Amino acid sequence: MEINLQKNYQPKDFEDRIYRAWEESGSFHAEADEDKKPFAIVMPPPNITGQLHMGHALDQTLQDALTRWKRMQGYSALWLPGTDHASIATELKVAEGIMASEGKTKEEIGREEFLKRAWEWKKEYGGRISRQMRKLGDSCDWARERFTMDDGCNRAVTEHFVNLYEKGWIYKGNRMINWCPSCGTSLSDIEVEHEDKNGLYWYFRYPGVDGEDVVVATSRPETMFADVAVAVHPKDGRYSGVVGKRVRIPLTDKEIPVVADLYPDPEKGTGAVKITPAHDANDFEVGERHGLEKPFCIDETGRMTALAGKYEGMDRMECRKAWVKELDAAGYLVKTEEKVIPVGTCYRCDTIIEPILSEQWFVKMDEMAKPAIRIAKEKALRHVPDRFEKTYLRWLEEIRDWCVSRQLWWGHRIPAYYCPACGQMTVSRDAPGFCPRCGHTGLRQDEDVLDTWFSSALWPFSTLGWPEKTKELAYFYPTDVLVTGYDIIFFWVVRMAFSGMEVMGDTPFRHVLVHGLVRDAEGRKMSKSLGNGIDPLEIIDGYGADALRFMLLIGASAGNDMRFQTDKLEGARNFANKLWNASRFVIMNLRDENGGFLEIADMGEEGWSAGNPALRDEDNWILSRMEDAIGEVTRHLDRFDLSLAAQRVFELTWGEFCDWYIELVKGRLYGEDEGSKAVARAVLLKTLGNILKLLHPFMPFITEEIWGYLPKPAWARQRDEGMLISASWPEVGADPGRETAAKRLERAMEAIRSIRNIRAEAEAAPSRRLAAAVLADAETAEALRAEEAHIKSLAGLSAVSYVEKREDAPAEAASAVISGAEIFIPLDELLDYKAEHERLGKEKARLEAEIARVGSKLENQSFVAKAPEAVVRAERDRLADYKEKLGKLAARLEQVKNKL
RNA sequence: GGGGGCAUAGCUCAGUUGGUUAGAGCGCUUGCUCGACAAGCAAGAGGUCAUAGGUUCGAAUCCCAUUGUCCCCACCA
Repeated sequence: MEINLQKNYQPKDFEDRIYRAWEESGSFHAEADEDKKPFAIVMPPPNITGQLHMGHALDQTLQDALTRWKRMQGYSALWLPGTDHASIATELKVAEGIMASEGKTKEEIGREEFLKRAWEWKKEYGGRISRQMRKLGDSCDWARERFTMDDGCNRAVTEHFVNLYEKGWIYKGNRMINWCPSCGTSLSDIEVEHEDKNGLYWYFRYPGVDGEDVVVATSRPETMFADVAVAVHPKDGRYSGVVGKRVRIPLTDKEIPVVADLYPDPEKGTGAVKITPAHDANDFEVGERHGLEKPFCIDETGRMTALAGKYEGMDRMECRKAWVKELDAAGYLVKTEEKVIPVGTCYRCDTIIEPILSEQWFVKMDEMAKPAIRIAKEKALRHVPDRFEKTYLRWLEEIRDWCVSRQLWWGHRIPAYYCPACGQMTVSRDAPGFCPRCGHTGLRQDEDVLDTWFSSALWPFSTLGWPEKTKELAYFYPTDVLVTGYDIIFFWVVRMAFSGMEVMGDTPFRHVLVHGLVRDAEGRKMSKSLGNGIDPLEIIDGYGADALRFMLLIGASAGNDMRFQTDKLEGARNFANKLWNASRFVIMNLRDENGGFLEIADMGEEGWSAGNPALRDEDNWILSRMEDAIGEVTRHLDRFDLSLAAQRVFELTWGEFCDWYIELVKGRLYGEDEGSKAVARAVLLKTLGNILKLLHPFMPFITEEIWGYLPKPAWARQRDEGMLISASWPEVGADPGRETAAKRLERAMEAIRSIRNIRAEAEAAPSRRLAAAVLADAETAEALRAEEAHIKSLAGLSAVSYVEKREDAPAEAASAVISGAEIFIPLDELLDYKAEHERLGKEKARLEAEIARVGSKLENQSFVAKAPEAVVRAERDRLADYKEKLGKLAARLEQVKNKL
């Protein structure tokens, strides 16, 4: 193999190539394999009209990391991708496109033609987002890619709809719904966003017909034409005289009754409320109670109806202005008041929603919500973090019937058919050829389509084959984890939960991993209107997919928002570069000049145990760090703490492997002892191999690329001989036998750090080799002697000597105290006793403070009695260590003082 | 009107079931062309963990209150 590793991490050199290799190898594909345990994630399907944004990047990176990890653990790991038809969003986009190119409205084009265009649109753009996912490195099973309007999903939707209808849980009814005049469709309650706007209250006098005038307040004067009553509270004394009398709608000849109802709050406004049943949910109920008419004055396009007389056809907001002006001129406007008014707006187009009375399809929710509540309470469905369970439950507990019909064309058409002759409605899986009641043919299908979320609610099982009884469904359902943002819990998670329970009788997923939003550097939400969005593809282009992924993973703690900052990204990129170069170092040291492999010790099964005498202290140390990291990373992943897992590998890679092990092992690699070199190579390879494995779920490209350059050692398991994506997840536990060796090395590290510190403080010329004298107890002396070569090379010493007594140590020297030893460095003319005195004094003060703290703790009898033994012992050891250090420090300080 | 999050180093944030000398990255200071890496190496400065109580042998961590801040839900004219 040609080895020509670039000096720097250059992701463009390999990302596309690696992805192709994965895809061609079939590694992404998961079967219902009875020899393996199943693991499944269904991907929240992005909109076909959409583009990959940072939210997707985070969402998908989390899913991909989990999938890759489980795949390596030997599960049949399925990550099922797909896209959503996004009824409203797509319809708006397609209509916009047609208008832009042909200047026609969708009505002018007609339903058939419009749908043809929409499918063309889907064909053109539907693939875009999946191409973008490949750039991110998503290891999803493309062979199982689905679309919410493909044949299988269509069948699932129809089947489910008909089942619910037959059960009586879907009904058609004339009720108050949210209407978006701009989109021209009804919306469900959660598709309405609530915001407070500064607005006006107008107080109007309704002249009495057979009694007194009544003043009412309203924020929507244009609805006045559809008033059918004025309501007052029965106990409101101010109005006791007018109840039962009539008033007239100003400037009209319409007379309406004053009714007594519990709805009006005497504290608010004037205590009298105008009642407009067709345009307000509360008023609707008042109207029902009093058997009132429900006339409309605003139509579905937001214009005034004939009821508004000369304002007919005028936009509702225009009418409001003109009507108020007219009323004012006529003396009916009593006063106006500035007030904050809560208004509902459309989540897609931001238009103010009109509550109107309309005949729509509804799903009855009370019974269906119950099992969904139960699974959360019984923990068959767990939220991570668990606080989101509250959000989930509260919504289900307050759930109201779900308006599922939309006056749109792009979507699943409601399977209800009407007889043109007798009007009979038939709900059926297939279009009936004739009316079951009168036998007439030519039945017309309902014009409306279903809410997008009706089909996505079925996603966890429709994608696995339902309503067919497929082996995939039996094997992968319930899925393991659903990954999504907290903003989607109401829209989607809840609906999948109750639908899953209704259809499958089991939770659709055992865990919901909830993440937050990716915000911009200032903490603002990324949005089109602010123009502060960051395109993941540009970032991948500039920094690499792995850098982006790692940055997202390490920066996102579960459920919390994160900020997207360039310096974080650079940090992740730098980490990739660090890994790249450490790997380059390893590879360079594994190969000879001809590109062949040098001898790597065959450690076999037993060779890795601490008992193998061929292993040096630094080998045991890095192996123990590696074993610790394997345990911790796995534990964090088990708990869905991806961020902590990533941090631990980061530390292993950079802080332990690069900063220490590579430096410690260089002496051996450049030395003459071939046997020792072969062992060093083995440890390098073993450790790097495991680092790549631990890192692969987070940074799949670079780890796979490096993996390809590594020789497959004799100890490799069969699975590890192919690509990293399907290699085995490391499982080694800690080897307690390494402790002694690791302790010796750590003692040496402490010495190295102290000496480096002295050097830096004294500004000793770095190139200058220094001699050190050590005054140590027997055990420490042994440890330091064993590690002397490392201490010399890493701390830049020419010689280390050992002395028995303080008096034998060089007098003219800087010194440092470590556990069990004192180190003296003669610095000649560079020695500054004043600085030395200050440095040691500071250290002494710190130790004294610690001794006081630990001492008082140990003097506390209840601490000693009640705290766990291990904690007490640790404190005692610490105290002894501090006291020993303090003793030396005090003695040394005395010496230094005399030099001043 | 309900519900929830957050408050830890100059900045952005970790801190897993209460026991560390409270951490990281960036920034800052100082010194480094030592045969993987200046996208780097080494040394260092920097925090009374928002405030006030409580529980406990022991609190950044658990409880209560307060302040600030952000978000979600809600049919109030």
